[in-house]
Amino acid sequence: MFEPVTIKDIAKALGLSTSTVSRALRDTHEISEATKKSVLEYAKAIGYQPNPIALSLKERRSKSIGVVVSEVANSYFSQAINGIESIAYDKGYHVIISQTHESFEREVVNVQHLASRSVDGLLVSVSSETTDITHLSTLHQKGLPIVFFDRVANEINTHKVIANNEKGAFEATDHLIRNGAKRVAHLTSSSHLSISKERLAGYKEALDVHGIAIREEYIQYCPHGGMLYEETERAIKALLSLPEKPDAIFVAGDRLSTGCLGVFKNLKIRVPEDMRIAGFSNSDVLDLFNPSLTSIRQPAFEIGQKATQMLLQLIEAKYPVEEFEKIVLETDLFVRNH
Amino acid sequence: MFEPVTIKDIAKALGLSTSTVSRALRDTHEISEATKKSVLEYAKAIGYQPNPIALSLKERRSKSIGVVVSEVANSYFSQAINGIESIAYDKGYHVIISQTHESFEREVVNVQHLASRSVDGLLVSVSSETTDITHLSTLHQKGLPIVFFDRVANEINTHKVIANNEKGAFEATDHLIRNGAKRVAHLTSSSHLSISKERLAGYKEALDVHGIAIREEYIQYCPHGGMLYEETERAIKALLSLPEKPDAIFVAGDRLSTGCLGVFKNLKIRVPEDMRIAGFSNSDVLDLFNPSLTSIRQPAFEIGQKATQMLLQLIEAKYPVEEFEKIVLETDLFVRNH
DNA sequence: TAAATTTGTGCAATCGTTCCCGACAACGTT
DNA sequence: AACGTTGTCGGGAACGATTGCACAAATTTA
Repeated sequence: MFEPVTIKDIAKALGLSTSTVSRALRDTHEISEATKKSVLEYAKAIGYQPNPIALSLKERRSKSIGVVVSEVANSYFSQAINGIESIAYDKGYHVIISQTHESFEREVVNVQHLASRSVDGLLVSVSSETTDITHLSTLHQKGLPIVFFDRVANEINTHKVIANNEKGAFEATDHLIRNGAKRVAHLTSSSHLSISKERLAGYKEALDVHGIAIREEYIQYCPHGGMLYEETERAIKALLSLPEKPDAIFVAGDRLSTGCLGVFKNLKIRVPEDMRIAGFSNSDVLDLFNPSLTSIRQPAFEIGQKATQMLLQLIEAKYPVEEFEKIVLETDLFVRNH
Repeated sequence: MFEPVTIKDIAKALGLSTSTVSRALRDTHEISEATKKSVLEYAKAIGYQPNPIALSLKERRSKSIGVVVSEVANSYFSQAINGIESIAYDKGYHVIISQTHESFEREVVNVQHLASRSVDGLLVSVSSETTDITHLSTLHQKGLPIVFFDRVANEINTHKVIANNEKGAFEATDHLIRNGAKRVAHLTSSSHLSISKERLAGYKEALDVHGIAIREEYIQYCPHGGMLYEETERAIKALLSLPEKPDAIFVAGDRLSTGCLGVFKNLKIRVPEDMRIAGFSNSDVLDLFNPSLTSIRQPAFEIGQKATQMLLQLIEAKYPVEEFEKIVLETDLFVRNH
């Protein structure tokens, strides 16, 4: 079943050799118009499609790129994927998506899997559990092009595309303070993620500018980044039980922001009366939320596009690339209900 | 750059033939323990990985399945994808996801692309624009295993996995009526989608049971299924401008449900005072919505799992399968705020 | 007219792997 | 001693496509 037509079938039917057929299809100069025409016509008639697997084996490349994200059920990543696809399809590349579900183990397995399936390059946003990146650096050393986006591994010298997390965090925290918050807490995910560090830096900078001291007890970590309700609830309860209760929270992640709103709802914490809140989120239904969320939105689509452009540039480079860039795109602040 | 080690390298290093090395790695019986051991040891030492592309060419299969959905940025589909992956990875299959963005043209291109990349089978949920399915039926006739889920094409005789849309729609409409609604409207997407038809049938059945006449003007179609705000707004405004304004709406789709809430918010329509609403949705942040939504939730993860199991069964079948099933899984009604 | 060049085509190798077939020992059996 | 078995292994043909090289025929040039 499912017998695809090959170049051999055409050759046999037309009494030619496979090489002649190949040349006719590839449209090289050293072929007569007559045979070329007959081959092309026959190929079209029987619906010939070149076998990309055979080509991959010969050309030693698969015309496909692998994408490693934590979750497609995440507005930021699904928008980034749309950006990735928009560029990749244009250039004739396939996109293979794999999800880590924030697990280091799955990330390693998926990366190996993609590499062994001979993707020509990798677009990676590391999982929140990832601290050891040897699974990526060994591949990178072997010459596999890798571009990081969003959650980058600065230890690996390659292109990186991120949002201006520090500035976004600064603006959100600054906004909360300007609207009357005196004690701004910070809810973030895994401490070793690049985005966590950058957003923490922006948060601290804003406090600094306003002459507010940084309190370590105001910074709460949720390693699962909002995927576990209990973890988020525990973090918020910890903040609420402090002697000097915070009056605002700056939240560092997409799932964490909605998770936080869920906890607020259950604990009957009103926004902005009891607590102000601003957080990173790329959800497209933010306007429907109650409590409402002042959000920092990343240019996810553009980040995906840019990262893909840079990856394809690496893949198609004639000579090994030595100079790498870190591209930083600006975020947008959407104020709601404060 | 990136020179992978092949079976030939091992053969040369150990002074064996490639066939012997292959046998040692494949662990066939006709090989001595000693050579097998030495080959396996050396292979491990230099990190040999079989080339899956070469294998695909030889075995005429790629150990990968293609998934066609409208959008990954859709709770239902991203949950279904998780279900698909959970089964596929377990059985050693790769999952290649492609999005149609509800465009027929893109669906055709993507399906061709996947087929030419030699996926071993296809999991398909057709786009809302799709009426002509020859791009799928020709492949199916050639012997490519296809399983439909969610939005099925009944013209093609193969396995199908769906939610009990009719019953879910019935329960939602019934719920609205039992809670006092006298004039229940129906907002749905493309009229030719299987899910639209099934849900419409359930809606009509509920009206029927309660002895309420069906009014065609109460049924509004949004071909873009909530992706275009203007379209959704126009449909709702049409309902509101009727002489006998509906007092409840049953909404037939995920994006349409949230789209509808967005319009309500902007038009300051209160729920349930001005209008009751119930709709299909698999969003995991429904509890945060205001206006709130009574939702019908599909077992998306299980649908993905089941569809994948059936597809793999078709792919790995020794003999052509002639008997096909349609599996129907039950939905859940979550009542909110009425 | 013969030699030189151009033009069109086929042969065979290649990519990495598997597997059928044949070779050839070292046995055991008559 | 001759033959059949059994266990190991190598040779080589596939899988589908491309491409350098060789070579014949057609064309141009001397």
